[in-house]
Amino acid sequence: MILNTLPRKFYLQDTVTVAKNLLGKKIIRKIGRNEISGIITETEAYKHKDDPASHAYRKITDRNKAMFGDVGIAYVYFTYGMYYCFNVVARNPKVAAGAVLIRAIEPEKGIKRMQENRNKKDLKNLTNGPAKLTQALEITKEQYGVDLTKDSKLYITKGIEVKKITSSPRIGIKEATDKLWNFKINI
DNA sequence: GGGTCGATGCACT
DNA sequence: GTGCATCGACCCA
Repeated sequence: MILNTLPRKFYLQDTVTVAKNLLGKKIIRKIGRNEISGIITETEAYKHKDDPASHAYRKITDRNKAMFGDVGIAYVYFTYGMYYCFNVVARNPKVAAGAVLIRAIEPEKGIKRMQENRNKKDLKNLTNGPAKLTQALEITKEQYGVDLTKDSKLYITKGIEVKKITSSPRIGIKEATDKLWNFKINI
C-alpha cells in the first residue's frame, strides 16, 4: 500500500519554509487499532545560530541533539514540569540545526479517543496548543527520534489545500520577538 | 470576554 | 538554584 508520507527532501529546506509548508498537512497517530489524525493549523520555526529563542542556539546536548540529526525526525521535549511539545526536524543542508514546532491541529479522526486522552469534550480546546495536541495524540518522550517519513505509529502525510497563511511573532519566548516565525491557517 | 497565578520536573548555568 | 517554545482554574467584569 502506498502512503503519501512526506518525503525526506520535504524537510531538507529552510526551516521557515518547511514551517509554512507543513500547514494543512496531516498527522497520523496509530495506537493499537485506533487511528487518530488531524490537520496542522499552526507551526513555529526554530533555527540555530541566528535564533536566540531556539533550543539549538547554544550547543548540542542530550535533549536537543535531535535538532542536529536527520531531518524528518520527531523532536519531543518535556517542559513546565508536565507537558511535552512535538517538533519536526527540518533545515537547509547548509545549517547545523533546526526544527518546526507543531502548535495546533484540527481534529479529524479518533476524536473520541482524543477527548478521553484530554478529559475534555470541547472540540475547540482539544488540540489548539502544543501541549494539548501531544496529550490528545499520546505523544511523549517515547516518540523522541521517530522517523515521520515512514509508516509507523506516527507520521505525516499530504493534507489539504492551504489558502492564506498568517505570520506572527512566536509565542511564549522572550528573545528574537522581531522574527515572524509563527504561521497559522484558518480552516 | 480577559488577566493572573500555581502546578510540576527536568535541563542547564 | 533558576527558568522554562504551557495549561487550566480561578477571579473580575
